[in-house]
Amino acid sequence: MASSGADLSPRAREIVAAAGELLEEEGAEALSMRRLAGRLGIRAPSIYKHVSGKEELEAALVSDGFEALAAAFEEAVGDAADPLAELARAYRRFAVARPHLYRLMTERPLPRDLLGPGVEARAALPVVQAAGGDPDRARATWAFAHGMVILELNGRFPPDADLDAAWEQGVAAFRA
Amino acid sequence: MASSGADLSPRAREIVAAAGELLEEEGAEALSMRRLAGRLGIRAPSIYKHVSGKEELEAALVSDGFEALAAAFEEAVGDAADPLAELARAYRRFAVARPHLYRLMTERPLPRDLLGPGVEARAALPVVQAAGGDPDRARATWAFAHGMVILELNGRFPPDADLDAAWEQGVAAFRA
DNA sequence: GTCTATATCAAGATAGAC
DNA sequence: GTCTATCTTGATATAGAC
Repeated sequence: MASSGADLSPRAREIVAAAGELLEEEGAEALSMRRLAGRLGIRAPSIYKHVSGKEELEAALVSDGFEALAAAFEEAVGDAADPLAELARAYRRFAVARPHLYRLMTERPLPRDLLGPGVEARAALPVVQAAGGDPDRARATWAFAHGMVILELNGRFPPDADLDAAWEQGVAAFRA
Repeated sequence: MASSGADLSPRAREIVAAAGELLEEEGAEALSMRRLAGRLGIRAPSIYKHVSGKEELEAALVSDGFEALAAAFEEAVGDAADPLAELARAYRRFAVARPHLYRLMTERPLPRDLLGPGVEARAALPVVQAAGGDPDRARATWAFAHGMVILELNGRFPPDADLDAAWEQGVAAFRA
């Protein structure tokens, strides 16, 4: 059995928490064992006594990220009149608030065996429901939202682009 | 005036060509001045006599990429009955054929002053036309396509996902 | 047009003492 | 639980000789 985010020692959880702050404040390249140790007031090799390596560290961050996203989705949907629009808003808000965590969650294959059980499915559920239960439609909707978010984070839209308007066009297309 | 891909010396163009092969065969991390020199049978410092640095090198690759994508779009559209579907197919084909170049073209802000004049607009034009001339709708459509492509390249869809079906759902949504 | 030598920096990780 | 010392690897880039 692989460790799954929840079963870390208290000291390891402190380290993961510090890693999350470092990641968001200074970006992914800054998330090195050395820098992380510096933030904790210890030396890099000491980290390995609590966490197996960088992979486990990042998997814990991703797992926590899915839980946060799922919670945001569940709150956004509530009894909304237009669930799809609310989910889109919540998704964009999550990504813009934690851009580096968002990248970590989407830019490589998920280390599914290192995540807390069910976190991926829990985050996906509201989207599938908003897509009328059709998983293909749900994936297309997710792709649109991810594309909008990541192109915005990457600074790839032209400077004069009206992103709110583009979001509306996409949400309208997938709602119809 | 910044150099714009076309105005490189012959030797510099050879270097850019080798960089393109290296990029696609071994990935973005493999595209280092050392590795590139190795492929050319010279030493890394010699490259700097022909190209100002890595930034100019990558900008030349991106500029060439836009020209190739624009050409693929123009051929795909032709007199197609369903231009949007054909553009989507061409886009995915381009990205899957040259995944590392595609990443280079989308994962950071465009170095617009280092690109050949008009290459970005030329590639965008067929998409805007297929979106009925609405730039917001065109951006939403692009975001969907980019999301599909990059999530596929990143290995982020679940193993059992039917990507062809998801593409169809998205194209249908934006065609309506 | 290419070379050697070098500067500078940073990464992940391990061994073994305390 | 943390330390020092170290290994191994790699990056971009410059100076100056040939």
